[in-house]
Amino acid sequence: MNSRVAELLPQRAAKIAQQLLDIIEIQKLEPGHKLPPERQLADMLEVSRPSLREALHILQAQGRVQIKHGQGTFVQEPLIAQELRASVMSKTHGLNELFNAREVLEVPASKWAAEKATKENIRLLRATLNQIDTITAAEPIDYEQLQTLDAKFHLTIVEIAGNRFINQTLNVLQDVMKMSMETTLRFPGRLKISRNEHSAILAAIESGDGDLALKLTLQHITGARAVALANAQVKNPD
Amino acid sequence: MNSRVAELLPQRAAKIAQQLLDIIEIQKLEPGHKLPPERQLADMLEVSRPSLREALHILQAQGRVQIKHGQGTFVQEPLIAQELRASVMSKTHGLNELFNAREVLEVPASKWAAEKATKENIRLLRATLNQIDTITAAEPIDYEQLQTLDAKFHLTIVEIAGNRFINQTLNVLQDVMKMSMETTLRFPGRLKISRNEHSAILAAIESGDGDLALKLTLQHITGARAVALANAQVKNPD
DNA sequence: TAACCTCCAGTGGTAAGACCTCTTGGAGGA
DNA sequence: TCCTCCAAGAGGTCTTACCACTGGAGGTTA
Repeated sequence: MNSRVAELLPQRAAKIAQQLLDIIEIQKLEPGHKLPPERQLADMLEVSRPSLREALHILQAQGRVQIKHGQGTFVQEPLIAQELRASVMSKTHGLNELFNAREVLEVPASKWAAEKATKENIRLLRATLNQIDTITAAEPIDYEQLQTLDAKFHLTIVEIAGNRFINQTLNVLQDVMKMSMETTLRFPGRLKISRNEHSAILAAIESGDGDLALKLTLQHITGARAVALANAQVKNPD
Repeated sequence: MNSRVAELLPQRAAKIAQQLLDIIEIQKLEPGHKLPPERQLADMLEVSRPSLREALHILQAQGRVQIKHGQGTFVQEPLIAQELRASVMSKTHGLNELFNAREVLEVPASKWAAEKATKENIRLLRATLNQIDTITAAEPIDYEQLQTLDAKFHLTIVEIAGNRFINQTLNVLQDVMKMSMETTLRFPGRLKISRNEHSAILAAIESGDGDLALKLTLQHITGARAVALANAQVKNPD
């Protein structure tokens, strides 16, 4: 439980939740294991049942336990951290919302970048693509680093565009997307397509062709959106 | 709040949390606004205080409220907007940058709004225009209030568009513009033109004509930009 | 008169106990 | 053997009481 989240949680319950996690870890309780009843746990830990219950709700929100009415509380296999973050974020922003925002901001910015990029800007963009290639050639692929570099490529374009407000907005948006979804580069074939599209965007910017940069950026984001949405449906088939 | 997340949160508290969010939204409670005391909120919503408290804890974990022991519970700006605001406020921005950002965000949003506006949305927009007319007819004109209502009109359109990220971004952008420049409505003839353009935009949205709404919004912002820039040159003749 | 201290009211924080709802298993009857 | 009913156990919610924190008002002292 990291310190920022802990600040946002009720102190008493957060402390009890940690105690419960310690018990699960020390006793090596497997997923599926049924914890003692709430009343008994509250006695054991010498806390009130409402406080114990709130701690269990925190653990449930973290995917560490599953509470079943009439049955009991069961240890659960921890969700992947990213899945958990995605489920928390999705209540505030849907993927389509984020991609729509990305589109309206990044597509015009790529046009402006094409109109004003310097040799130094192009060199920087190319260096970032080379870094992406280096990471891609490694085995196993460090997808987190890849996601960071991918964002860096796009944010560098936006920086070249020269609109500070949009730049700041897209920095925040990339953070939100990073929290909301796994990088689409994980999915079969996406890495190669993305690389080709990045190169084409860079070439358009280098040649000062704003309309082409715009079109290619839109195409790139549309592709990423399709993959992200397809993946989201696989994970949550309703 | 999608179904997967709902499973991770206690049902009762999650429902109450949503009710609280609805209240915050419907009453347009600003960040910093102090909510009624827990006991009063519990009475209002006809729930027990422990359930109400747990709902508030959920909202606090989401960053939507801040609970201060001994003081009360305060509405908080969504974390994304906080982050964006902090980032944006650390720099100054040129008028062209701000208007460019406004254009890329508001113009597509007006199209989306036209595609999904309800009768209630139209009623709200019309009410805002009526308020603008009331303020305009008074002597002397309260330009500060006029600026607020003008922003409200535009932000309501963006809200109808339904993209929360863009909505939060434009809320921050309007604040920045308010700090950066006087309302263009002060300038001779601008008030009448603006009013006509607002009415036309509302009519386009009401008739569901996204392309027209888009075109009129762009025209409106372009006009405001021209006035703002002309005024800036008068003020700063560099 | 200004600064400091104490007390009180309002607000959130926690607990105990009661009651409600759901689930499961066992007993009894057909 | 199958079905129904009931009781026990488990989670879910509420009511009431008490504790801890904060800020403001009033009183006292220098």
